[in-house]
Amino acid sequence: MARQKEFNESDALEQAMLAFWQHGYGGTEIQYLVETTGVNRASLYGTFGNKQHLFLSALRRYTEHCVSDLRTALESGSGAGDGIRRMLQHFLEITLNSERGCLLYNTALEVSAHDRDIQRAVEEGMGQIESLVTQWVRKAQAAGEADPVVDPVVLGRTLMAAMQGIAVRGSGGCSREVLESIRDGAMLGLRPPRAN
Amino acid sequence: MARQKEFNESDALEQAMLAFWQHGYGGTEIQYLVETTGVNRASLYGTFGNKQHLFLSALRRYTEHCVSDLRTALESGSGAGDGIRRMLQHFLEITLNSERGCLLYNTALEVSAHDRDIQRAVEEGMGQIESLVTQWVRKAQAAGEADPVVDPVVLGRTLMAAMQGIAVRGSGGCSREVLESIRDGAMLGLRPPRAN
DNA sequence: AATCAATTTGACAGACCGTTCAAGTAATGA
DNA sequence: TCATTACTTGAACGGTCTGTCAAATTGATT
Repeated sequence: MARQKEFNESDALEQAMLAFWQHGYGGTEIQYLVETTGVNRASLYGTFGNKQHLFLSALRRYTEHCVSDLRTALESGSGAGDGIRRMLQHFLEITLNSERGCLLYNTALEVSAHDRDIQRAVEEGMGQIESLVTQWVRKAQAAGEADPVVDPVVLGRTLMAAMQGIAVRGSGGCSREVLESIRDGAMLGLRPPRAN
Repeated sequence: MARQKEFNESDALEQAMLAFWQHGYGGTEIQYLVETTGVNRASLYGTFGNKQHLFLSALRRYTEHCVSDLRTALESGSGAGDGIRRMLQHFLEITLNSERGCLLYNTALEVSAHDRDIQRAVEEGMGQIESLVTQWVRKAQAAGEADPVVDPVVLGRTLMAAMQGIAVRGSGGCSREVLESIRDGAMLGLRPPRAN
């Protein structure tokens, strides 16, 4: 064997992920990544390939975090329905406080249309979130907290649309009230047709 | 007076709008605008200022088209509820066929976070769409086609979230079925709690 | 016809960005 | 101890992008 890396590859990827999250793909310069990761330019290339490759790795890392965060929020509720509400609330707060929305959604609109590889990674991430949310919709249906007649996948995708709406409107710089409306509307959409 | 312009300012703006719509703000090079509009570089700058300024004009032009298109779709329905469904369907088809979604939503996620002026224009456009959609929600409520108890603004924003979800998922490269789910989920969310 | 003002034109400046390279350095195994 | 191998470093390259400029062109007005 030979000399070993002086930097932690995982830590560097984490920093890169945060950078892409904050500034987007096109808006993140390699020089900025060099500075925030503390890893030299050529080492970055040697380890992660090129910018697109590094971004793909960062996007996958983000997806892990995202799914994990959403699951934590879902599990924090007193029931499945409450968990879903908390997930929306969590996403709302993230959007308002960080002003950087969701890397998956940002990427979908920024680069997905012009890069097939990235598009695939985005769709893969979306699928993971969809599975998670749909799982909780089924729980809510079983608990009588969501319309049991409707296809849970439809409800799951609609909840995701609410989060995407929160991300888009939030990036547009709207008020908290707008985002809360979307949250409330999504929860209303879940409810059984005869309850309430 | 002196020499007059050889190009139609409005036509050039229209072409620029299409270019930005297709390739995004960062992805649209001035050189490309020169080629598609047929207007020389310096004339472009002389007429529209700089890239950001031209983009703002294009974005406002887009907003006009967008609001007009959505209103046409809304009015094409047999009733307010049907109109809303047609609007969602129209947006869904645009997304699937053109693969360029909505310039307002794209812009919100691509540049709004890093440019206050553009952010303002985006929020302005969003507000216009919101007013239009909310207006139709009120009609649907009056016609018994939407839950009359819920704040129409909440329902309007939720419908917009559905369109934003369609745009985001669509850009991610999902199947038609996913988008139809979002459409259906949004229509379900409208319905009165005791109907159906 | 001569004058004047605005537009058009092609070229260019200045900056930036992703990527590569050659030279130096350090850790491993013989 | 020495050779090997991989990592680090800083500089530099090629390309591209936005924005500008001076000269040429054009058409309305005097």
